[in-house]
Amino acid sequence: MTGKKYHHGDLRAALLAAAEAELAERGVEGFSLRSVAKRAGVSHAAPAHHFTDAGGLLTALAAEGFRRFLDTQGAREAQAAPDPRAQLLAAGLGYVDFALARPALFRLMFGSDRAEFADPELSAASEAAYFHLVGQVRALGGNDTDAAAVWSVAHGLADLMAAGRLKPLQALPPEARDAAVAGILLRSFPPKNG
Amino acid sequence: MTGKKYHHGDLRAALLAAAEAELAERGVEGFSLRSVAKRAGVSHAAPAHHFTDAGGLLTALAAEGFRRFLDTQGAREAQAAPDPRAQLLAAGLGYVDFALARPALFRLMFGSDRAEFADPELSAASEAAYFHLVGQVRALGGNDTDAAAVWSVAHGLADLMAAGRLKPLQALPPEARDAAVAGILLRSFPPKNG
DNA sequence: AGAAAAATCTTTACAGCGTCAAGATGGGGC
DNA sequence: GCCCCATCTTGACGCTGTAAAGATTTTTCT
Repeated sequence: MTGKKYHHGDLRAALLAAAEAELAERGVEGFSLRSVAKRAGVSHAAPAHHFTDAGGLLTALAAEGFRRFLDTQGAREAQAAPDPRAQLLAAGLGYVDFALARPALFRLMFGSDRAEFADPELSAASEAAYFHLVGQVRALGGNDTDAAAVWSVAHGLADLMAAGRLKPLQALPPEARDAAVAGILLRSFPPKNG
Repeated sequence: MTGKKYHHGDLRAALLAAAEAELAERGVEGFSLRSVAKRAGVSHAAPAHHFTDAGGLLTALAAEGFRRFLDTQGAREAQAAPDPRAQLLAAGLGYVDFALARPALFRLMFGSDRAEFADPELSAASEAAYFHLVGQVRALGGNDTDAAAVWSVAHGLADLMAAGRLKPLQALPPEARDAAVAGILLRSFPPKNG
């Protein structure tokens, strides 16, 4: 019975999908709620019944983004050696992967005020991503400063590359690019203790 | 004398100042051209005669931002030792200083599509900041990868702190904060070649 | 079953936005 | 002194988000 339920079907999911497409095409700053409604084939006021307002929709989308963010890191981690160092490195590469694959969503999650981080769902998703990083750093014997260092390089690389400001790095073929990014990430890892 | 003149006198400068205040108060995403005009005490269509549209005003503001960005770094550099290593470290600290002092302007410069980087003035100002960094890295014997590494940490630290996501770091007293940031920055410096 | 209630979506309306076009104003060149 | 033109204002257009009220469908209750 999960097929065509009410007038539209599962409008909430359809709106989220439409919103993601809108975001990818027009960016955070060009995002329009009415345009999203049009994409989903409903009236412009329909979204208000599933998300209170535009901010609510973007908040839900950001939460979904953080969950996929962890998935992207997980994909890299699954291909890496099981030792803590290789796993943290994989997470860093996944961080960059995500930013390059979904730059607008990345910007919504990290460089926008439109998503409401006080929302429990978004807060939980965001913190899950943070705790994942901290756990990995701890497994390497690192402290809070180490976590800040690793997060900062990964985030800086991702943000600059998503904005297209590290062209020399992005011009490299995939494997060479990964190697260069890995080398940069490793500089900020907690120092090897004996 | 300077009361109500039909010809404002220096409206262009007044609009830039008003736009900066608007940006600081409402952020890039809440920025309104009509509100800026109101701040400057002028009709809503007046800005169009000095800047073609909202993007033009934000572009000019971003260019001004990059010049002040270099000034902020210069202030740190002037207080640092003259050796290349201390100078690059000072530039990194200045990078963070700027982001914390003017988070909305920082976001306009690095995390927005509203400023038009094809504009010659903005392009020149932006490249000047970039070349400053590259020059400092070269003076340390570093290459392009080293420049990307240093830029990434500095930018990551600045962006995350401006967004308030590195609270443990920002909670520290100023000197301790500087020391922690400096320690993180140094990890990505070009390796000392004996 | 039928009626009442709840959930979902549409329609209508309003204020604010950016921008274009046309009118008002005053300073500078002749 | 006169005219021109840069400067600024007024008015209008289509877009935006959101609130309120009506329409339609589903669920629940008896």
